[in-house]
Amino acid sequence: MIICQLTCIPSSTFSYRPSPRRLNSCMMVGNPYLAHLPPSQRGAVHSSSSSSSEKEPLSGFLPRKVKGEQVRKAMNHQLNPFTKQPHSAQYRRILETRHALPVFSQMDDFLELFSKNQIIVMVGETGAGKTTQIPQFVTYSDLPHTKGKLVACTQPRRVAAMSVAQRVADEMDVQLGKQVGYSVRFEDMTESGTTFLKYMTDGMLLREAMSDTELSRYSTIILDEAHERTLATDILMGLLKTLAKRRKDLKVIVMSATLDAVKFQSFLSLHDSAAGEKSSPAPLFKVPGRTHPVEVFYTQEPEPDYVEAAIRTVLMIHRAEDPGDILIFLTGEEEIEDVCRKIKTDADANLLNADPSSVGPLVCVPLYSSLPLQQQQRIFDAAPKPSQAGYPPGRKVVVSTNIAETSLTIDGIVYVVDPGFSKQTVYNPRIRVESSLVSPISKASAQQRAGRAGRTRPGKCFRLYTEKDFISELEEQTHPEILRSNLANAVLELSKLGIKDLVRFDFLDAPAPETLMRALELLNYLAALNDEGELTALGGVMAEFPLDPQLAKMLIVSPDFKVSNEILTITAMLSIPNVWLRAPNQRAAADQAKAMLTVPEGDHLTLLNVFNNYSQNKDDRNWARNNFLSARALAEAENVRAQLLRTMEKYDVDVISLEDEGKRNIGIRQALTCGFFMQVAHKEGEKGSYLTVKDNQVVALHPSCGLDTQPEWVLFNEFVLTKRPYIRTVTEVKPEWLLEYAPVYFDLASFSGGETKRALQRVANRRRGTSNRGKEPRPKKKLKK
DNA sequence: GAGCACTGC
Repeated sequence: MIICQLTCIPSSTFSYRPSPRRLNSCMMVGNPYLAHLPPSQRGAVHSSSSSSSEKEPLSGFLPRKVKGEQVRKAMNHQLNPFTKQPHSAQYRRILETRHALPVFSQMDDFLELFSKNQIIVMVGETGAGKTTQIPQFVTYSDLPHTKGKLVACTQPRRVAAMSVAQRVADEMDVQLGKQVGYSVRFEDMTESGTTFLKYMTDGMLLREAMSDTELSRYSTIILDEAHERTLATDILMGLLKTLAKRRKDLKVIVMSATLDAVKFQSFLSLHDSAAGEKSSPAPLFKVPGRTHPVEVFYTQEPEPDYVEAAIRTVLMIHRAEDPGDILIFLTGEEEIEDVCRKIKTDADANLLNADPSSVGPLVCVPLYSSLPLQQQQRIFDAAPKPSQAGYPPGRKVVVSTNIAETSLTIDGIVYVVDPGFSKQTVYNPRIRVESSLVSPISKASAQQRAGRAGRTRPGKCFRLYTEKDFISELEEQTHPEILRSNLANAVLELSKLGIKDLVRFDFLDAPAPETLMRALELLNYLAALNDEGELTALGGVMAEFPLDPQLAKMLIVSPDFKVSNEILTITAMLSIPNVWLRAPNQRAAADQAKAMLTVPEGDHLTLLNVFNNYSQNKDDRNWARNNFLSARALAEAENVRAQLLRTMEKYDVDVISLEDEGKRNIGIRQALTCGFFMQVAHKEGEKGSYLTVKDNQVVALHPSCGLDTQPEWVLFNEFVLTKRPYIRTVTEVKPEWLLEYAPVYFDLASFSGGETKRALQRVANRRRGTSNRGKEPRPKKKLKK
């Protein structure tokens, strides 16, 4: 029994207590939260007569010198200072609940710090209200609308940017998209000249920086959730540090949830230590969180099989613990579906059948990103009812990937089971391969998972590892993305941002030199950077596309082959998650449907065929489902395609097509070669094994590959390292094209010996005999759309 | 003969 092996470590880090200084007994009101506030604030909420008589709610406000007292008065004014309309009843109701937020009682301190400093680091645990309140405080002090500027607040995820913007619009009593808006990919909910508080994804702000490196539209920029260390936030932090030195009028706030604040503080020190100035860290503003305490348990011994241990723990909780839902963290789809099945069987067999009067029913819900949205929604269903009146209530068990750690919040979770693993991307710059590996999580991640148990009431977290391992084996923080990924895209973006010397760019964590070198090398081969590492005209246009450099290159050169209309579709299809559905009980039918859409010359052509068929069958709502395709992914491909088309039009990349199918397919494969010549494999021997060019990795065609033969030369979109190394999404190419379209990369002098080199040599020799026949330009034809 | 941790532009 696992319960005997657990050690109890009560956690005190999650509860919020107001500081004694702020407790004042003189005025009790109905709302118990108000007792936490200083009298000035409580007074402001309930007596509006003095301030309402003034006509102008913001009279006497000096930008960036505003005091808390003034803001509270304005918030309580009869008129909304930004719309000049009377505040609604809803506004007043929300305002009252805002007073309960820990951050609200620290408004005075925050505004003072904001007035005095250009850069602030802010730490607040979950539930402090920093994401909704701090940008509003900033707005009241900075008054961006009076100077035609904006306050921006970045988020790592679209949904967060959109939902927080809606909430803040409600809190400020304005219509979403007017004074308060958001900007995410495919959707700009702002109004030029009206919006002054904008929530946006970090990637979106980075894109804006590429066209305006001064970010001159913004008076204050807030980077929220900085502890997540997304690639975009990391790059922005480096940019803003430099920019703040040039733009003294720009204020920067970096907000983070965990205690890596010291790192941000010293990074964002404004003084120039190189100039001999004494460096002093950026000031820290700290807000306590407001979640419930979570008791943490560890196992006494390491668990040899975490999947089995997780199932055992869930059944133990179900038997022995009070009502409340359970959240288990596992690493992937297969594991999750497997565990769901096993829990269901065990629970039915051992618990319910044995004694339905002592143990309630149990329902198991899987959760991962590729699950159709409708099935994802099941995590919000209520727990099952007792099997009959008077019997114990049922319990819901959510079995989830990391998606429940940050992206999705499930209320009602009281128990968390944490085996301590997740799948993480690891980048190997030597062979330019990103792969997904099951790895131990970090302490920060473990804490985040535990916190998921304390959102609605005190909870418990069962860690399926020892406390000793937690302390000594787990890393403090998850390695930031910038240290784990292929940086080709980031390097192109930085070049576009005017960063010439990447090695000396001020990164919070500098990437491995080899990763940077690999990125520079790739961009140089693609002719996005010249031999001096400077951005070329082509590279400048490539950076404008929200695509990996290979895809951008292929798209931009595709008009030369008269197939840009098709390449546009293929690019969109390669930018979205897998479209093929293959439910375990319908594999045969799914494979059959796929075979109907397969083009034997290559998987890229199959993707094109899928999208074209989808477009032609738009009036049939069941088309995607009937063909075992993801309607969500196809709709996204349509969105991406439309966005790319707009960018093509903006930069005069013609959209053209060839009528003859045979010529068209050859043109498509040639254009593919121009982008992906570095991802080519050559067949070695007869057993269907391939060797990647230059990297010399032995790979096999992925079983999902639709080629009907095993061509000598193939180009692949993806190298996946699972049970074996596979290449996925594969199309046949001709070796002549490699020599013609990528002569630098396929310079035979740069090859070590081997069958690949000999094969290329034969082709080169053959070509030499015929190469004096020049290429004739073909007339351009514009597609009418 | 096998997947797809998760974001983002």
